[in-house]
Amino acid sequence: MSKSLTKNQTLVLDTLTASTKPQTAYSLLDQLKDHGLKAPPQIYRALEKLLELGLIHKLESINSFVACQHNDCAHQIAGFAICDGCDRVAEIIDDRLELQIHAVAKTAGLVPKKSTMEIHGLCSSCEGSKA
Amino acid sequence: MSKSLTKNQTLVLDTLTASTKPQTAYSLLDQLKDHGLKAPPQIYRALEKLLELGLIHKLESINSFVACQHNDCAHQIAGFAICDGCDRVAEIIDDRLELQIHAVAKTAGLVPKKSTMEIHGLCSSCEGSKA
DNA sequence: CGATATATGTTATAACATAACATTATTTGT
DNA sequence: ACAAATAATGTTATGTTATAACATATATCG
Repeated sequence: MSKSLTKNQTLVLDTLTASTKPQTAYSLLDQLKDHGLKAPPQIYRALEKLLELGLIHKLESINSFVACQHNDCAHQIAGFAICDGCDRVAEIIDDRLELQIHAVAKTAGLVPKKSTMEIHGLCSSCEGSKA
Repeated sequence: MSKSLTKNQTLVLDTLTASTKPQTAYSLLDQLKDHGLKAPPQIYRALEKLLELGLIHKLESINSFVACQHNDCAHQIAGFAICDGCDRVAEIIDDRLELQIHAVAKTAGLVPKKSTMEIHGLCSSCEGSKA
């Protein structure tokens, strides 16, 4: 049986899952004030655990978090396509991406443990509506 | 003739170039106190310009900056192999990486503008000396 | 030279993240 | 069931990263 989440972890995960956009730790805190959460460590600790479990991802380039769009990403390598117009994020799983990361790591003589790939740009909708 | 750098930009770039490790904005500020730099904006503005010129890169996952290890990376796409043991960073330029990024962006319907790929792990030296 | 754009210096503050410690809840072994 | 160990929580304070806003100075270009 899979480990169940605690109250704070559930609150944070549910908020991220319900959101179409990445959220910062402090925006999560604001949204969860009504549920009794009062201080940053309560959020950061839940985020840390959810990251360990592979249920969410951190987008390093925007200090924000998103729910995993797949089942159990714990050990998969994902790429993120981030629209700077509307803030929507697509999580891309692609075998070749994983191969590419290992190739780059090998070139550098590095044993890879964790990686991030974040692509910023404009989605087709936002690209179309540029002044 | 290429645009020449200002005093603050030169100080920051030279410090980064001389360092074997990534530096944070505040560590740069500490090192440049002796040269008259006193406040964060002076560092951040120089960093911003150097990023525009492709002379340095920001490592988003560790909020740090490194000098570009190639000539004029302004429009190239690089991957970074970061050793969590000794903090050394290798900048990898690889045609396939650029192709991969475009492939991932295309899957998401995104017109890519800027991307980061950062791989954390242990270099062969640090991997060898694990307890 | 005078106008425009760029860079600088400075103060203050915003935004992101963790240290440290006390307490409570859950799990585990016997 | 009980005590010990582990994990989660609540709370206060502080550390770290980054930018806003405004005044001044320097460079660029007609």
